[in-house]
Amino acid sequence: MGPPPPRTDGLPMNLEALLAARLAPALDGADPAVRRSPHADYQSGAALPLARTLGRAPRDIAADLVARADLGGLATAEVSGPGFVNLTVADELIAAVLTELAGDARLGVPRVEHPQTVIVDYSGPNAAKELTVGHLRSTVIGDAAARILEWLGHDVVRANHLGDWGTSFGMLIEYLLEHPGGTYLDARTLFASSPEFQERSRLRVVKMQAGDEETLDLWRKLVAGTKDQLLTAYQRLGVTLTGGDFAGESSYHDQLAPVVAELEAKGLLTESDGALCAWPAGFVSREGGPLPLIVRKSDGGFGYAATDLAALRHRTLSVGATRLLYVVGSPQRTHFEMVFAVARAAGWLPESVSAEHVEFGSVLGADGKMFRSRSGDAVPLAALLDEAVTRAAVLNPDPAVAAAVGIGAVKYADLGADRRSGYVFDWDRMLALTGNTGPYLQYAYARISSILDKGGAFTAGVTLGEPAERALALELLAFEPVVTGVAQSLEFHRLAAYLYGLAALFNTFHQQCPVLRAAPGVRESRLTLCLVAARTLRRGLDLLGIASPARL
RNA sequence: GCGCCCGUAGCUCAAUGGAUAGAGCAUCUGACUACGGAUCAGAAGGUUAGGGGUUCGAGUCCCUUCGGGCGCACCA
Repeated sequence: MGPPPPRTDGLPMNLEALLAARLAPALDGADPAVRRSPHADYQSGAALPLARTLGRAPRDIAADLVARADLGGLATAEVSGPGFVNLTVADELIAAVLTELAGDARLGVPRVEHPQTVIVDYSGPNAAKELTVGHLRSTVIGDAAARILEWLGHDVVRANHLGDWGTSFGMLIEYLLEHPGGTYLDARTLFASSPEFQERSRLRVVKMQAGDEETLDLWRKLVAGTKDQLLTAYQRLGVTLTGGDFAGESSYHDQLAPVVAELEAKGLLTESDGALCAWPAGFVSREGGPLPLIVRKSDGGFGYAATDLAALRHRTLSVGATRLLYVVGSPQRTHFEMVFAVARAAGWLPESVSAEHVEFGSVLGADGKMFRSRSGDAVPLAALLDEAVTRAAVLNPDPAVAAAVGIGAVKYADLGADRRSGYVFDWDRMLALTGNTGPYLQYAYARISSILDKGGAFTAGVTLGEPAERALALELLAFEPVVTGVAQSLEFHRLAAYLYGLAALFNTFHQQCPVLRAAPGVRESRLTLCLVAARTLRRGLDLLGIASPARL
């Protein structure tokens, strides 16, 4: 037995917060700026920004900080470089916190004290069309957002803003009435070539929205069928959207007129070319004049701006949401900026509520352009997943494993890079067994699982000897700030990068430190490291919506 | 035309205004017949598109040139 473990005083089980708390009293309120560092375990960059305000040399300030801070034996500190304070954490502290972590089902990540009601608007396919690769990103990113916020204890409302009320739907219904058994693609082809059909489709939308029974009958059947198909696809994708999460455009239909009336009463609307428009400041049209947000079209119909405003108003005023997330592609940036601006002006979006456009770039083909099939059409998501599973089956023919690996690879590729940039869809890279990929992480998890199975029961407890043990332990303690940060920024690639780094450190540890055949004591300690590593990988992948099979 | 985003190693990508710009792939060297080798260790690879500026400090902020993507009134 080593010395008694240092007290962590009930502080969060992450060293960043612990060290910051210890440095803070010596900083008179300045940010301790504790970060991981390539030059030490952690660093404090507090002295550098203080140099100007205090008019002293940064290294002097840093030296002062080292002298004044009471680190209580938790870490040693020394001035380094231009004025950083390098912090080296005591092995006993790392061991103690990790042991504590092994007994904590939440891996040191507490539930938030003040849960928010967060609405995550994602997936939002058009009910008249098939789910395609174009919906992949919104669905996968939005689901990750819902998962991580929910796990942190927020009240998450998933909103699947189904396109079930617009032009394309009128087009499909009209076509089916004229050509029973026809397809959406046929309808679109005719729509593109026939002005007469376009007009009939437009009238069909009017009939539908006016409550025509024949039209609504068909509409209900179509939407019900589509919902079934979507739920099947979501289930296969491992997406948590359920039937209760559908909040299609049609559900806001009766709110559109009141929304427009309210905007008008507030003096926010002006008629222009027959359309009712809001004119939020700062938006410029092609001609250089102000750019309108059209809430009612010149033909009296409502566009998607009206629907978005109605949904937003409902979400803040009726549901009481305090954070609104719209997981929609980057091209709609201006649209959401305008909608948010108008909603603020209308009083539907108070300062206490945040509205965020969680934007993302496109999935690209090898040619760098929008990912499409050889024939130039959008790739159906089902076909994409089929291919993913088929390719993964080469690695392991077990259907459940192939599904987990193939679909996991697709999702990880989507979440592993900064969502704002597009990425090139590349089977070989996403299914690669090495590098920052889903299969690499799943393999690491399966290896650990195997060791834990063979290890049998043991009493958790950690003592650190080898550098690889220490490096792994230190990384395991950094889970909490990563999760907390990602819940705010929704930059899932940071969680992915953390998990990849963790898996790599585990593999190094695994290579250098025998577990099962280690001496008694050391064996239990290493099994504890394996246990926490396995749970962290599994939880992290789960937050991304990726399965972690125990065997591959 | 106006606006937004982007340009980092051969390729794909990282880097809250902070130290010597980091990974993976590919290339080259190695690893006790391996608790799962789908692994690990190491080498090599850079004028961060070009040019100015702000700052103690710039891949990051500002200006500008070039190159690419997207958006800009009744589709959603």
